Amino acid sequence: MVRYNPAEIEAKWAKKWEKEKAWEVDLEKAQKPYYNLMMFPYPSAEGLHVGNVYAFTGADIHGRFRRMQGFDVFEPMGFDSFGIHSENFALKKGTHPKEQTAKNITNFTQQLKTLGALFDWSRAVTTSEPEYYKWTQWLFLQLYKAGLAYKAKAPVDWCPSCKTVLADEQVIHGKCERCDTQIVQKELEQWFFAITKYAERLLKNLETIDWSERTKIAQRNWIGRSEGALLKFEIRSTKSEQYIEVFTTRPDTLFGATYMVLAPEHELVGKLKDSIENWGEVEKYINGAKQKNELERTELEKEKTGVELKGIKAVNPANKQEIPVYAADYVFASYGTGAVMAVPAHDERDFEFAKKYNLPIMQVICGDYPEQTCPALKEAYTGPGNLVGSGKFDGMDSEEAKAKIVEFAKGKLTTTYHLRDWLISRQRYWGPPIPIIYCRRCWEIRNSKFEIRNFKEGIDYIFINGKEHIIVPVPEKDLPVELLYVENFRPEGSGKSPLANVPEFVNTTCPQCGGAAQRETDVSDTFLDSSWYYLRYPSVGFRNSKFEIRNSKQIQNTKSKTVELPWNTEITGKWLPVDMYIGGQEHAVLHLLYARFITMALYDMGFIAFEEPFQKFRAHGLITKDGAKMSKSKGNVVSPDEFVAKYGADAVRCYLMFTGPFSEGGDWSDKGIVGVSRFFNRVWDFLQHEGKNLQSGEGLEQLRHKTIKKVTEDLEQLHYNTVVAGLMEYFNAFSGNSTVSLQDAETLLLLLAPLAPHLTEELWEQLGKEGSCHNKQWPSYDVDKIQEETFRLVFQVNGKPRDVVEVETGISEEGAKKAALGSEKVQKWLAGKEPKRIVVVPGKLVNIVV
RNA sequence: GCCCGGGUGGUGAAAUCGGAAAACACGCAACACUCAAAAUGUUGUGAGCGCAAGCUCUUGAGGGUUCGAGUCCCUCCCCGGGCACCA
Repeated sequence: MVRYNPAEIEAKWAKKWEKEKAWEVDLEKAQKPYYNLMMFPYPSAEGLHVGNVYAFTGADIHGRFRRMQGFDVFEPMGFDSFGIHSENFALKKGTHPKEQTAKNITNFTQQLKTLGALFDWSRAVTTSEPEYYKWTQWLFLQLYKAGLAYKAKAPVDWCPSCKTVLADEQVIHGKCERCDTQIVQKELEQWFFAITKYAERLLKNLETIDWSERTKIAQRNWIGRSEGALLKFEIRSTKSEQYIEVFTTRPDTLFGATYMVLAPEHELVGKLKDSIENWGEVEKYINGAKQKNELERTELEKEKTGVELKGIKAVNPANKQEIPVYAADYVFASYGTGAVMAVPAHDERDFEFAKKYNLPIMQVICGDYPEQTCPALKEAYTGPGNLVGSGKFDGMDSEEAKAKIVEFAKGKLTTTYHLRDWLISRQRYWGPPIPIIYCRRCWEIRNSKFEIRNFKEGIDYIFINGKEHIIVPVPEKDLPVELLYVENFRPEGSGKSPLANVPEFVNTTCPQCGGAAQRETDVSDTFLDSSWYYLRYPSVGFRNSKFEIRNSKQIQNTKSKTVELPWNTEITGKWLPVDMYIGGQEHAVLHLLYARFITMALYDMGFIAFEEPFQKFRAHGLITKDGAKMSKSKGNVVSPDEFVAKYGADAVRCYLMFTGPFSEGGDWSDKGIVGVSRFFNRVWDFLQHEGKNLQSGEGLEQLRHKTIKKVTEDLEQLHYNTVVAGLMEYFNAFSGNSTVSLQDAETLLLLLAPLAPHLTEELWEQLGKEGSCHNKQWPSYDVDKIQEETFRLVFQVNGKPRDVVEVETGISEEGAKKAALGSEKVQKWLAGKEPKRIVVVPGKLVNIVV
């Protein structure tokens, strides 16, 4: 057995490929552009782990396969190096994120280069570079100018450990996505992106893209569309006339609404203060609710609490009955209208609440109409049925009644979504400063000219220390707003970024009036950095295009006529949208949703010609260690380095792919890799001994064509584990087989090339072949050559296999029957009984039923 | 609670247009090579019974449909993930 030395040959080819820029693709002249994208990593100090290698290898195999199929594959790589993850690490280590990041990137790059992937290093992108984040800031400005960014005071999620606010998507079960700390609610003024304006499109467009179904489902759930109606309830109070508007998905149950509930934060509660007889009690309840964090409030097992607003009554618009009004924290201010009509008979929560506070429960839907036996309900009936106790609607089907009752009660049909606006400001240091300036002088100038009448708070001006300040976007020509090097970047928890302590950053000159002004000191969310990186990659090295603004409706608040874009329009038109995107399922409602939103917004501004960034997306599975998710805290992170050194990158690649279906992931075992390594050594050994003697010829023609078919189809589906198995099976037929031909060996190398690029390249050279095997055409198969002349026909008696014979492929049904009845074993099992029925499955079996 | 996956040998897993379950590997055992070990090679390896030919059982549990079910239907259990007092 001649073993191969992976370290030696991998180094040899890595060097050669780097020198020849083997990955290079001419982005301008490419005939069949194929943008093969994978989620770029954040360069952690620990370096690459096998989970990264798994993801990248799966994506790279796809790219290499497409390339051999004749596509011009562009496979970029970069670093998501800005943001809280990098900063937290630097804090822990006592280093500065700037230096730490540079170090990490160097290390990562070196590791990535050993993997043998087609990464185009000439177009790498690093999100923390001013050259990049200048455009992240630009993106913020475009959204601002399009009316999609606004500053608002709202109850937001605050992580006490990270000392910053977080987006809704970054709160997992009430805990911080990054550090697992329990979040708290704070009322703070923050920047938001109006992603909710795109809720319907984000949902609808899912139909048009080829994505892993589970990723689409996760997005659908997150967007959380629900159809219902808005209904108005008049309030009878002693002092004022008001309405409570509610959102409901069950307007058909309106007659059963026996009380109402307002969220404790609902503005009406305060407005009705003078009419509320028990204000002291109510105020106490509200203050109590405010102090609970979201997790406490949403605790399912928790008993419901609430307080009646005494002196206030609402009128059910259906039956004009006066019903009581409560404030209770099981209703959220942030969803629907922040108020609900309570129908205890047909809603579990309302039922529980009504029981506790002894409120009437009135059944208005009957599941088994007309036999309505309506004893006191033991639990809420939430299913469909026919209406009862609903006046002229009695007997009507509940589905049908929905629209009818909405009309009757003068409400309106509507749709709401769970999706919330994207909170993008962070009170941290390591991110792109939000390119906004606040100017008091501008306000004074405009006020004196009466120009401020139509200004909107949050979009045109904000209050700082109780005084209005105009929001002035930093002019594009002044970008980037550079992140100053600050020694003390530690977040303080004051609700402000550490940049707020740096006067030379904060104090600036207003670009509009030239007066003294202050900068926004928050930075933007990391997910903004990664929401557009795929747009940048292909344009690296090309001149940015200018965009002429014709339609001022799309971009407001701008005086300039042209905008410089962060990309080249021609190149972008040619390469985008992305043909294949491969990444982790964990970003289903984070990165993937944000990226879609940003792309849609840019499309609406006219900057790009497509709405969806990723035509095809496939989620890969997770690599675990001993069944557990790898994490620094558990200390079970596996680095590929040791295994690459010992077995070679090819073996690591191939083993990872072999461990299970790519979409499912698998468990890393230190031992499993030897199987693949042995396989490679046997291939190596075989070609050392037989390589020179191989002759052209049919060889293992049938198996060869079968294997090409299987491997091609499985690669197409990303079923890499069976690709490896298929190749092993094919090669197993080589051993001791003197008929193996040159074509057999060549085909093996070509089919294996995407998985084990170094080994195959070396053996290709040793076979004396011209050029690189990676530039060769992908092998094709001939269906005729796969046809078997004979096959194994199974005979069953009563469904149990009893015999098998080799018969000619074209055998007739009659012939098959005859053969079956002619079998001794079959006869033995028939034991003289007359067959009742004979089932013939052509090409498979004959089943004799007695 | 709802929505997705998934449950197959000692292990990772194949096989889902219903047609010999366990391909391909790992591990294990025996043998060969070796002074020995490692490496490598050969053979065997789902369970049970049997000297053997062979037979029976077997894809989380239980029912069903079918000539025939890992695959389809129903009920339930377990594991992983997502959502969750969303009106």
